[in-house]
Amino acid sequence: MNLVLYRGAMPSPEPPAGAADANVAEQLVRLTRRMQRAQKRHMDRLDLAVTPAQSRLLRIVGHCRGTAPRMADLAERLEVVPRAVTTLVDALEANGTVRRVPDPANRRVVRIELTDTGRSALRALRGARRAAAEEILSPLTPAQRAQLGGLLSTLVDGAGGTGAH
Amino acid sequence: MNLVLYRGAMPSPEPPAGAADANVAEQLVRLTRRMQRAQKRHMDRLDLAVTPAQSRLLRIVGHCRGTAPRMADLAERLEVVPRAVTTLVDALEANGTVRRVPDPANRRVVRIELTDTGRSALRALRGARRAAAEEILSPLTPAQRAQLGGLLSTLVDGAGGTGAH
DNA sequence: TATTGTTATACTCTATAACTATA
DNA sequence: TATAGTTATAGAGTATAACAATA
Repeated sequence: MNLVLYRGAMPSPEPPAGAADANVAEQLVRLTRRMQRAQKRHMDRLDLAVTPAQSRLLRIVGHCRGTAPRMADLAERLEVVPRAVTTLVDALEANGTVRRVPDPANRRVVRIELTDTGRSALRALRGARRAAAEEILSPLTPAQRAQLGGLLSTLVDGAGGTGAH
Repeated sequence: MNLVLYRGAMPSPEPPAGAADANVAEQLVRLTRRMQRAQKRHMDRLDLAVTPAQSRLLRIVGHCRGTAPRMADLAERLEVVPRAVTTLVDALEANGTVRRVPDPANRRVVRIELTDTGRSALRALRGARRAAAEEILSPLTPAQRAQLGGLLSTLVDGAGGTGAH
C-alpha cells in the first residue's frame, strides 16, 4: 500500500513519494549537529578538553565492565575503521584519560583501560552529555522522548550494521 | 512527575534519570553516520562527485524558487558559519553545478543560482538520497516513519535554532 | 559603524593503502 | 596466510580571526 502521511514540515512544492523519508535524513543531520554543538558548549564550560569522538570512545571503555576492550572492539562499537581508533586513543592517552596495555595472551592485541583521570572525566562528561540532550529534546514531552527513543533504537538495532568498510 | 519509560535498548547497569535522553544523542550520531555513508554509496554508484554538504547546499538552492539565495541565506539554512559556505560554493562552482551572480541592488551580496548541470545533478541526487533513506528506514513501518518524521520535525523547528556562532 | 563575503589558518573526523609484528 | 595495529596520506567539514568592499 505504501501509505505516506505528509505533515506540516514538508516544503510546499513537489510532494512525491519517498520525499518524506529523505526529509528524515536532513532532520537527522541537523539535529546531530545541534546536539554535538550543545555538547561541546557544555564541555567547554566544564574545561573538558575531550572531543565528541573521544567522548564516545571513553564511554564505550567505561561500559566494558569485564575485560578491557581491544582496539578492534572499539572500532566495531564506534562503527569506524580501526585506523580511526588509533588517532583517538593517541589523543586520550596523551591527555591521560586512557592507557594502552599489552595483552599477555596475544601480543598483537592492545587493550584500552581507563585511568583514574579518565574515570572522573567520564563522570563530568556524563553531565555535559545529559545537559546537551535535555536541551535538544526540550520540545518533547517525556512520553514523546520515550517514543523517539524506541523508534531510534529500532533503527539502530535494525538493518544498519554495515560498519565502515 | 517526570515519568520515564525505560525500553530494551537501555544498557544494563546504572539507569539514572536523564540517561535515556543521553542515549538518544548517541543514536542520533550513529544513524546520521549510517545515513551519510549510505548516501555516499548511492552517489558513488551514480558517479555523482558531490559531497554530502554540497548536496545539502544544492538542495537548498533548488528549493528557493523565487529569488536566488545569498551566501548569508545559505549559511543560515545550513546552520553553518558564512565562511563554510564559501568553500562549498567554490567547489560547486568549480564543477559547474552552481553560479555566483552579483546582486545589482547591493554590490556586497552574491547570489547563488543553479546551472542546467546543477539542475540535472539535483534530480539524480534526489534518487540517491531517497534510496539511502529507504535503506536506513527499512526497519520501520510507514506509520512509524511518519511518527518519527513528526517527532524530528518538532525537534528541528523547536528550540534549536542557535545556529553556529 | 554595520554588513557581506572572503583570505588565511587550523582542527576534528574519518577513509584507503601499505607496512609490521605477530599468530 | 590471516589478524591486530600502526605509519603515511588525504579529503570533507567546519570554526575563528582578520580584512576588504560596500552600505
